[in-house]
This record gives sequence, C-alpha cells and structure tokens, in this order.
Amino acid sequence: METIDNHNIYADADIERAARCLKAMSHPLRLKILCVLGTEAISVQDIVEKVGTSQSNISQHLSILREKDILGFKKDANRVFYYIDDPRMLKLIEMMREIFCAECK
Amino acid sequence: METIDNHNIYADADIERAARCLKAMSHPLRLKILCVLGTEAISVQDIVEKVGTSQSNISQHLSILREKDILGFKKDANRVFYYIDDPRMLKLIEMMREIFCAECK
DNA sequence: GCTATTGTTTAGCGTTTTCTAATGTACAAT
DNA sequence: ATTGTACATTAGAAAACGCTAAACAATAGC
Repeated sequence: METIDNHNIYADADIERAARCLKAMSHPLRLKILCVLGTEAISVQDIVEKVGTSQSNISQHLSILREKDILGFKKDANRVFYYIDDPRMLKLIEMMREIFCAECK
Repeated sequence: METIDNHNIYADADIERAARCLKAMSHPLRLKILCVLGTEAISVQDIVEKVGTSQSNISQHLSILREKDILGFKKDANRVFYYIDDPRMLKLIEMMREIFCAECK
C-alpha cells in the first residue's frame, strides 16, 4: 500500500512501447529488412533483392517500419534509401544476432 | 559467387526462429508476463494478479508461451508454477529493460 | 459425498495481419 | 512525348489473433 504501487515494477507505458517495437520486428521479412539494413542506407530495389519477395510486399513492410519511426529515408532522384533511424532498434538487432546466431556457427 | 552465398549474411532459419521468438514477446500481456516472471517461478493466480486481466486470458497467453518453449511449468498440488525456460528469453528481457526503461527514470 | 479453488480448453466473433494483383506516381532517358 | 525504372498505394481475400463467456478437469477441504 505504498504511494506508488510497487507490486508492479514495470510501467505499463514502457511495456506497451516495448511491445509495439517488438511487434514491428516480429515478422520474418521485417526482421530481415532490419538485419540487411544494419547501419547502412539501402535503396528499396536493393532491399528487395537481398530480402527476397515482391517489391510491393517490401514496400508495405517498409511503410510499417516507417510509421513506427523505426526507419528513416532519403530520396535521391529516382530512388529511396531507407535506414534504421531508431538507435534502440540498432541495439536490439545487434543483441538479436548475439542471442540467436551465437551457437549456430 | 562463393560456395556459400554471402550476399545474405543472415541465415533464414535464424531469422525465422528469432522472429517467432519476438512475436511471442510482442503482445503487451505476454511481455508483461515475461517481465513479472523474470527468474522466478510464479503461480498462475499470482501472474493474474500482477499482470491484470482475466484468468482465462492469462491461461491462453501462457499456453502460447508454453507452446513456443519459452515457458516451463511445474505443478504443485492445486497450482501450476510457470517460469522462463529459455535462457535466451531471459537475456532478451534484460536487454529490453535496459533499452526501453533506461531513459525513463 | 459436496463445494471451493485453481487452472485449462473450447466456441464464437470481431479485429488485425499479410499476401497478391492491380493501379498510381514520379523521375529518367531517349 | 513516350517508354522504362523505381517506388507507393489500394483493394480484396485468406489467415491469424485476441477477447469474452462458458464448459471442463483436477485437487483441497469440509
């Protein structure tokens, strides 16, 4: 019966935010997009080739990641280059690699 | 044109596995369950109280986490105690807290 | 035996996700 | 101008999700 309910260590707002972030990464294609991006800025066309699905499909997934402020982009003439804009996401990607790829070498 | 296609650094199997894991965590209630569990084994009833939704709903989410081998459980008389069984998941939870709760203090 | 407690499962329904296919838009090159 | 390239958007259908409510199962206590 404290002033602040400490039976709940985790703020629901943090949980919601984290869950939304995880959800964005939780699709194989989106996760792969994030992995191939890493710290680079890559054009949609190149992403399509590296990830391997239709251009329309990639575009839709990019739009999802864009809406959640995970990706940024810059246009250059005909092309659009996407990059990971959220530093937390970069950390997460790195950690995911450590955790899920450590034993598979 | 190497023997192993290195235009693709990330094995699709790893991606799939990681994505499945992320998906399991990507629901607010499930994430919260994992957070309150931490390294402990907690009964369903206690989880219900700490997480805050119906018992049936918690049970369903527990079942999802169980199916994906993220949670283990042991029965004791009337109760069932759940715990995080996958060490990778524990790491992930820890990292999530660092990333999403670091700046919010 | 009953009754309460603890937990799981099923059914059903509305919502969300994710894909394919088609269309639209903008710039480039000729 | 028209043709090609790069990308976004829309529409629509199938599947997956997530909830409430209800039924079910197992143990505990009387």
